[in-house]
Amino acid sequence: MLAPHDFQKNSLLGSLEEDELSRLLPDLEKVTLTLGESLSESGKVMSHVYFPLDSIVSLLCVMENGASTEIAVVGYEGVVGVSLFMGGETTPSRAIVQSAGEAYRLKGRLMKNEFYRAGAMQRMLLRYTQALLTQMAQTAVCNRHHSVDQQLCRWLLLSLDRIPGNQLKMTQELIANMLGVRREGVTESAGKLQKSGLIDYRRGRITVTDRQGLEERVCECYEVVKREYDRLLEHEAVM
Amino acid sequence: MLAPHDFQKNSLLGSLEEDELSRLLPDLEKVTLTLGESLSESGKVMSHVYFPLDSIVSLLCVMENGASTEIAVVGYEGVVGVSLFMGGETTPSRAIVQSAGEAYRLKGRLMKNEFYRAGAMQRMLLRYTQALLTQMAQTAVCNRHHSVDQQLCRWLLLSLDRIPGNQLKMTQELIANMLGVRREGVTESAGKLQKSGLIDYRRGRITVTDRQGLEERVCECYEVVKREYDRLLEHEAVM
DNA sequence: GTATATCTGTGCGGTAGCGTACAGATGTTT
DNA sequence: AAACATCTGTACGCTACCGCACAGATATAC
Repeated sequence: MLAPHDFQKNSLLGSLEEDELSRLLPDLEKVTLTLGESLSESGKVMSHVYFPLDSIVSLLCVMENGASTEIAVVGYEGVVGVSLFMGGETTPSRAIVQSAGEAYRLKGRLMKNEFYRAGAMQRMLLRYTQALLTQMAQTAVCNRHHSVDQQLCRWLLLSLDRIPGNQLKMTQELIANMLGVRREGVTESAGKLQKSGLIDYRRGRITVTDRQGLEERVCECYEVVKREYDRLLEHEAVM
Repeated sequence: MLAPHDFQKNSLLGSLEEDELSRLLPDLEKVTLTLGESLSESGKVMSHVYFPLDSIVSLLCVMENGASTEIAVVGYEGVVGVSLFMGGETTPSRAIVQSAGEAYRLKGRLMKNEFYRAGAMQRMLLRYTQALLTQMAQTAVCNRHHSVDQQLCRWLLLSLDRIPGNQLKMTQELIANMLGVRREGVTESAGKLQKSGLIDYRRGRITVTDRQGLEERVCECYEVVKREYDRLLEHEAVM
C-alpha cells in the first residue's frame, strides 16, 4: 500500500499547486539514498534532481589534492541539482549523501519542462536557490572567521534541522571532511561539547541532548541561514 | 552625443535579443559608481539592479562584530541584485563598489517583468546566477584551505579580469576587508609579490606587471571559477 | 569469545595568521 | 615648504590549527 501524501514531506513538493502535482506525480520516483552515495560528480550532468524526504545531502567542493569542504547541506526543505534548471547542466561540486534516507527523484528533462512553465514550481525553486546562495555565502564567512568549535555547532544544528529525531549517524572523520578540518580537531571540539553535556558521542552516533545549549554556543551564521530559509521558503512565493 | 552601443560593454545586456533590447533600452539609466558606494544593504530591498560596465562591485558578508568577507565579485560580466528576480527581494549581504566606474541600472519592477517573460534574458540571468553560486562555493573552500598569499593572487586576478587595464586603485586595508584578513597580512603577502616582480604597489595603487607570474602562483580556485564563468556565460544559453 | 577493523582520544612540535604597537613613507593641503 | 592625514612596513608574543604518531576503545565478523 502506498503512503498517500508521502511527497509532502519535502516542502518544495508539498507547496506545489494541484495542476503541477498531477503533472509531476506520475514521474516522481521514490528512491533510497545510502550513506556516502554520490548523486552528482563534478562536471557531470545529473540524470535526475532529488527531493529528499528524511535524508540529508551535502554539497561538497573537492580540490585537486583531495581536500574538501561542505558548502551547503540539503534536506527535506530543498532539492539537489539546481544546475539542471538554472541552465548550467553541471556544477564543479559534488553531492554526497550524508544521512541515509528516502527521496523522490525526477528526470532532469521533466524538471526543466516544469520549470519553464513558469508557475509556482519555478518561483519556489528560484527562492530555494536564493536560500542556497545565502547558505554558501555564510559558509564562506564562517570558514574565515569562526573557530572549529563554533563551526561544529553550526553543522550539528543545520543537520539536525533536516532530519527527524536528535541523532546523527556520522563519524568524526566524515564530519572533519565536511568542515574541511582535521579529524583530531573534531575530536577535540566534540569532546568539549560532550563535557558540557550538550551531546553524547558514541562511535559514529551523535545524540544531541541539549539543543538549546548548542544554540547558545553557535556563531551567528546558523541563525542568519535559518532566518533566511524560513523567510524564503515558509511563505507562499510573492511575485 | 550618446555612445551608440555602450550597454554592450556589459555582457548580459550585450547578449539580449532585439525585442528585449527595445523594451529595456528606454529604461536603462546610466550611473557613475563611486568607490565605497553601497548598492545594497543587508535585508533592504534594492530599488534597482546594476549592470556594471567598467566598475567592480564586491558582495560582502558582514558579521555582527563588523568583520567582513567578500563572497563574490561582479563586473561587466554580471549583474548586482539577483535577489530581485530570484524572488527573495533582499539578501543578508552587502554590495560595495570596489572600483569606481560606470554601470547601467534598471528599476527592480521592470527587471522582474522582463525576467518573467521567460525569454533569453531569463536564461542568461539564471546561468549568471549559477556562475555566482560557483564563485561563492569556491570562495568558501579557498577561505578554508589556502594561504593569504594564494588568496591575494586569486583576488587580484579575479579583479583584473573585470576591468580594462592592469591597475587597481585599492589600499591594503580595503583588500584586507575583502579577504577577511588582517591588513598586515596583506602587506606581507603583497610584499612577497612585489619582491618577485609580479606587482608594483604604490600607496593605494597596484599595478600588475607580470600577470602570468600571478597565474603560476595562484591556487586552483581562480581557474575553477574562471572556467565556469566562461562555460556558463560565453556561449548562447541552451535549453 | 576472540579476532579484526574501525573509530576515538591524546600528545607534541611546527606554523600561519592574529592582535597590538609603532615607525617610516608618501600623497595632499595650505 | 611645512603640516597633516593616511597608508605601508616591521616586530613580537600568542593562539588555533596542522601534520604526524600512536594508544585505547568499541562494534562487527567469524
